[in-house]
Order: sequence, then C-alpha cells, then structure tokens
Amino acid sequence: MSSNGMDKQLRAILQKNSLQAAPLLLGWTLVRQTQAGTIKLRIVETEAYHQDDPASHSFRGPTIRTAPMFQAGGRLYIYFTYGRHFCLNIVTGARGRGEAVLIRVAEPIEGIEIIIKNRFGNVKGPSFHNLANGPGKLTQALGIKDTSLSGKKLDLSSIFLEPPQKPVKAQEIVASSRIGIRQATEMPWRFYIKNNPCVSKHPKARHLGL
DNA sequence: CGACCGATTGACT
DNA sequence: GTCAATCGGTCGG
Repeated sequence: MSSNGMDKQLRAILQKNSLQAAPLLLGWTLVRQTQAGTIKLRIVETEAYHQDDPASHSFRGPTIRTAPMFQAGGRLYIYFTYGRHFCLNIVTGARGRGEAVLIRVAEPIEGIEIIIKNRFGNVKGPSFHNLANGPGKLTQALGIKDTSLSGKKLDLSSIFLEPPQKPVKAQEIVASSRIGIRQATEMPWRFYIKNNPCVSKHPKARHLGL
C-alpha cells in the first residue's frame, strides 16, 4: 500500500481505459469488511463500458446517477436495475471519460459463511460456483443493498482490491461479446478466466493477445 | 408528469 | 428455450 492507500500497480490499471483495464482486473480480489467479518471474492469475469459505447450508461453524457463514471479512475459506480438488482463497477480512465468496468463474476475466497447468509439468508446450501456468478448475485454476496457506495473511492472503509496471488496469464483470458445488452452486442468487451467454474455463459469467444 | 425500459435473476414450459 | 418480477432513471410532451 502506498501512502494514500492505493496499490501502485492497481492505480496504474485504473488509469487505463476500460477496455485495457477490464482484462487486467481479472484475478484481483474484492475485499469488504462487514460487521460479520471479511468477505473476499476473486474477480473472474468483467465487462468494459465507455462513453462511445451505446450500451453504456455514460453514452449520453453524465447524469446524477452516472456522475461517478466521469470521475477519475479508482471509484465505485453502483446502480440499481430491473427493479431488483445492484451492479458493481470500478471506474477507470481519466476524469471526464465516462468509463467503467462491470464486475460480473467472482469466486469466493474468504467469508463463505457470510456470503451464503447474504445470498440465501443462511437457509439453503448452494453450490460454490453459484454464490457470485452474476453481477446481481455478486453485489448480494458482498452485502450491497443500496447505491450508497456509488461514487466512493476504493478504500479500506468500503471496498478495496488486493493483487492477484498469481498473475493471470494472457493465454488464460478469453474475450467475448457482452451479456444482457441490446446495443454493440458484437463487441468483444467481456473478459473472463478460461475454464473457471464460476463462468457459465459462453458466447462465441476468442483468446486475448496471441 | 406519464411512458418506457433495463449492464438480471429465477422459475417455469 | 420463454417470461414475469419490480422500480428508479431517463426522456418526451
């Protein structure tokens, strides 16, 4: 950690545009401290959104809701959708750009009992890979029940990221079209870790890099 | 102010 | 595979 609380390597990633940052955030671990204990989730699937992207909330310029996307990289952007679900993004790029990376899927690393309680009220016994294998499930797993953290900086007091234990190799990363959108559906701006059991949907995909 | 709809999920045919 | 749930954001009148 540097003096301002942000890992140097992470800051370099968050300064990049969302298309570059989205694959680089694979393998990083989301950490949230709750009253019940610490939750850690390793990111295995992301999607990039940006202002020149008709599928992006930032496409038509800033609004009250999307203002965090236009801040400098390193903040959270959380929105409510379909009358039910919250989705978590990491804002990237320079101030004014309107870029963010949607965190779609993560695998539980720590605090599994808390995650299960957040997801299922401590009743059911779901399989491991179902705990955070979708953006709405992921926020539920983290205990996010509102948008009050939207616009906040990645920070120990809310949510922060820990570096990968092992770097994710370029040949392990797959790019595909994004999920659940109706614009720019052909763009390969979704990224996930190949063969990860939490990643369930597999539209036509290709490996990143060479 | 009314109408439309969504970066989803889970239940069901 | 299809589809309802459910409500705030956004935009048009």
